[in-house]
Amino acid sequence: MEAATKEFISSTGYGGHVGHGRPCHENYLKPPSSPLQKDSRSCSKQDVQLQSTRVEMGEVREENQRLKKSLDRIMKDYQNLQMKFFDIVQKDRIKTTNNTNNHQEIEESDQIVSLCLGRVTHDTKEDKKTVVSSKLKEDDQAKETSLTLGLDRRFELSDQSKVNAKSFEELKKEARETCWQHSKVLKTKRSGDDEVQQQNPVKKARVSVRARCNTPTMNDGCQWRKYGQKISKSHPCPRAYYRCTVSPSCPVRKQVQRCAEDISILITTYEGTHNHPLPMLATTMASTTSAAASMLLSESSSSQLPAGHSSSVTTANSTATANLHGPDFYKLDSLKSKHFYLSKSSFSSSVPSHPTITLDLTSSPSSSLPRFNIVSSEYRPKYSSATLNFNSSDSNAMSWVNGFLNYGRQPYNKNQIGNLSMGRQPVEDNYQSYMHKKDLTPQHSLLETIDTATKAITVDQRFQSALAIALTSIIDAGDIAAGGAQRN
DNA sequence: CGTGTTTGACCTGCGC
DNA sequence: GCGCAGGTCAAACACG
Repeated sequence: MEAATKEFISSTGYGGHVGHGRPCHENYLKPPSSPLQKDSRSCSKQDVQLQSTRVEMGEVREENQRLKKSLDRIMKDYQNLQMKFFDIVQKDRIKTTNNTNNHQEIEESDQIVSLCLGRVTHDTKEDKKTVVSSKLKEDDQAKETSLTLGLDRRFELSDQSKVNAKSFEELKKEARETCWQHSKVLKTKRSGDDEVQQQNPVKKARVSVRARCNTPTMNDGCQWRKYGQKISKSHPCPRAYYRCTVSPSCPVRKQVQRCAEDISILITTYEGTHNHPLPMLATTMASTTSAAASMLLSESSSSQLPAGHSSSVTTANSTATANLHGPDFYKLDSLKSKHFYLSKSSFSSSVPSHPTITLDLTSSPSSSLPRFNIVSSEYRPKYSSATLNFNSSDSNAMSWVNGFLNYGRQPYNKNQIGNLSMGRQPVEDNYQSYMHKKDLTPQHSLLETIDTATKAITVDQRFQSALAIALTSIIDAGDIAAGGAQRN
């Protein structure tokens, strides 16, 4: 059957590129011309039906292949992002400890927010004390583990921290003190799940997503159950609390609240790590938020700003000329009418108990330029508060969008920064450049390193791939799934 | 009847 | 110690 279908597809010129090329239906619809075919005219109707069915099967098969390729790309994106994150963290730690004798900074360099980029191993015993090199090995092992969404904050014992055992002990003490409310949750009726407790021994980092959404919640691919709602005096809009219902023991929660300044902006904050496989939509979302968090938190772990202060860095044109290739960008047509602008995170300040990364996908009423913004907002002095502004500006703005939208339709433009191929070297060069620039003094390095980090991210097609998929998911699905998401 | 939402009560942490 | 705010629980309710 399959061979027959292949033969038919080949004979009709219908092989490959289903959905891209124009199928040659005319061929098999033509009346038979040979004498033998005339003899079998009585069966022509059945033949046509059979052939039509075979064509449909071929289409389905092609579609399946495309989906498989798309999935492979996403998984490669995830793995590359995770590899880069660990590379950056490792190098950053070394340089930080080399550049400073400050005890606190050494402590901070050891405190790493470990990002579960859509996957996590279930070997929770190794979570707390692992070195980066061993984590790289775990990456390979993680290929056979389940998908998760969220951030894990893990404390790792580096060589430097081994030397400075005192700081590490203080670190662990702080970890116990900042143990987030899972411990409280675990005291309740969900507390029977020891596995959850072991998996989440410390306070979770949060990833907050700001997006314009006219629906009560964004459809992020997960199933959520609302378990509470609060109205605070300082905020006119109520805050809704959701927990993941995909798995009964899943500790992941999210908070949904409208922005005080603009109620059309929906702020969704995720915390925790899924302990179950995720739908593709949620996986891409996890990749995006985690990638953003990884860059920013690796920055904040080595740089400091006073609490409550934030800085904004704009990298003009860095995105405009970046190569923005990634899978499924054809879906981003909806972005043509969307813009992205920088806005101050308001929700993060209302939930100040956790280090929070804000992915700002909102659009500025005062600017028509598309921007990607990632806002890191943390409350503690040891976490810097900074803004990464993925800003395309000036005349390059629309070319930036076009570069986004035309992925898969246009050949690689060599004039663009970055690379289309999956070869590592150009991207590695960007990161090497980024790491070079990170070799700065702590006093002035924050803005500049964030700037360079922004550039590093913006030229990294894998990060953009994940970002684009998540954006598409949010924008497309959010409008559709108002009732469904609310019912979740 | 099962599932999800609503909403007041309750718990906990933190600042004064 | 007290008050406030964030977060959660759980009974009542709504809906398909």
